[in-house]
Amino acid sequence: MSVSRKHLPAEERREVTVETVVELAGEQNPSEITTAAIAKRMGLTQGALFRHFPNKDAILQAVMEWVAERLLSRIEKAVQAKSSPVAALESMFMAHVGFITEHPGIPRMLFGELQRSEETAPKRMAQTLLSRYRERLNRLFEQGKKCGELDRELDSEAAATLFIGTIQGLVMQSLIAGDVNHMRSNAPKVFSIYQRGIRSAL
Amino acid sequence: MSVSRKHLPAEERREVTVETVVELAGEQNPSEITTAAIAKRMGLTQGALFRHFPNKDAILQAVMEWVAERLLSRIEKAVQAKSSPVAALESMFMAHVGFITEHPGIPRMLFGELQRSEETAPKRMAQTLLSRYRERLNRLFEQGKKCGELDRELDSEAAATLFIGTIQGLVMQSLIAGDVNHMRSNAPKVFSIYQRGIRSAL
DNA sequence: GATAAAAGTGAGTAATTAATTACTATCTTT
DNA sequence: AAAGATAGTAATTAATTACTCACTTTTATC
Repeated sequence: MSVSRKHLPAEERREVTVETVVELAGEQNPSEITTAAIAKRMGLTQGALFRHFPNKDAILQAVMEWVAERLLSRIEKAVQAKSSPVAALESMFMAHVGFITEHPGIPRMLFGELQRSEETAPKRMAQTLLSRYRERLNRLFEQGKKCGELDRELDSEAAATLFIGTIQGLVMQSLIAGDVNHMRSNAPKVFSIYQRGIRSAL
Repeated sequence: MSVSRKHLPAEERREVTVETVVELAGEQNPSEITTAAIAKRMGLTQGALFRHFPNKDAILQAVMEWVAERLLSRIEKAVQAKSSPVAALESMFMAHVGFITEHPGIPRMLFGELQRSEETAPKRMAQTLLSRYRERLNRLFEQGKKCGELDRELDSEAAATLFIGTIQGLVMQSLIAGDVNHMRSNAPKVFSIYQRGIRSAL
């Protein structure tokens, strides 16, 4: 068990830190995650964290980078090998939902960062992630319109907002139910309504 | 100017406090609103707040009650006098968006409260609000199905989740843009996609 | 196996926070 | 105008927070 060793090389320690924060965010209000709580979960003293990160925001930024990398590569994989744009959208949707089910703290952290009034590094990272996400969606919408699968009159921006909101709605619902798995079973039903809204009328 | 008087009767002072918190939540991260900041904005000392509220959570609870009352009565008014269920849904949607545009801090506070791990009074209040909101939606969905305006196969729960998520998506978008008015102009476009998703195929 | 670099410890610090309290100012009622 | 009630002040408190640093332990290199 290399993870529970006391002394870890800096790179590994940073990796473990990020994973710990993601884990904690799934259990409690992200804005209440203290450096002490992170250290405790890692079996480390609080001061040790600051050997590897200059400050707390740097930790959060690393988390957002971790999220961006993983989420984007995951949806990219989901989209590939799907010939039809609508099938790709559905696959992307389910991949996103799957990702969130595994890491329920992530949408909370993202939303929390976006809310901050100061222009922090993690906030910018969150904005970038969402902008790249929307870009990917837009590509699929345009493809779908071209091949006639999607309504030609569809407003891509609105469709992207709705796509993301759909997931956000599921998150909110699971937050109320206090049950993450609730999301998995409801996702297909919600997506089917969404898909009906953007498809071309045949 | 009765509001800026120094001494206010308790009831009025509580009212002003709630409005001040709603105002502040529109300008900064709700979780960073301190009792000192509230008092300062009111032209009051921090300690004075605790003459009218036993603790900070009581303030937040009062805010959530204020929100529940206003929002629910507003959507009720919007729904009434609309004969068609779909027209009522649209009116409800726009009323909600209008409410949020006037008080952009509210969806942030709501989401923030829902995230808290402890079962606090304001959190319960937020849950109740959402549950009543969904109930109202469900009534409209059932009406719509009966009169044939909505798809008979429509999953009401999923449709409610999507309705709320649609608004949440708009909020998120306006959070990124840093511009609340952006929401008003995009709302109809987003709703039109939603509506297409739930309508019966004619 | 000595040694230097890296990683972790533990006891601090200063700043911020919600809440308390002894006192004062202002209203209301008679 | 006196007196009781209500509302606000200003200073203080205990707890919590991110962050620092002198020192110790572990790991890697020769």
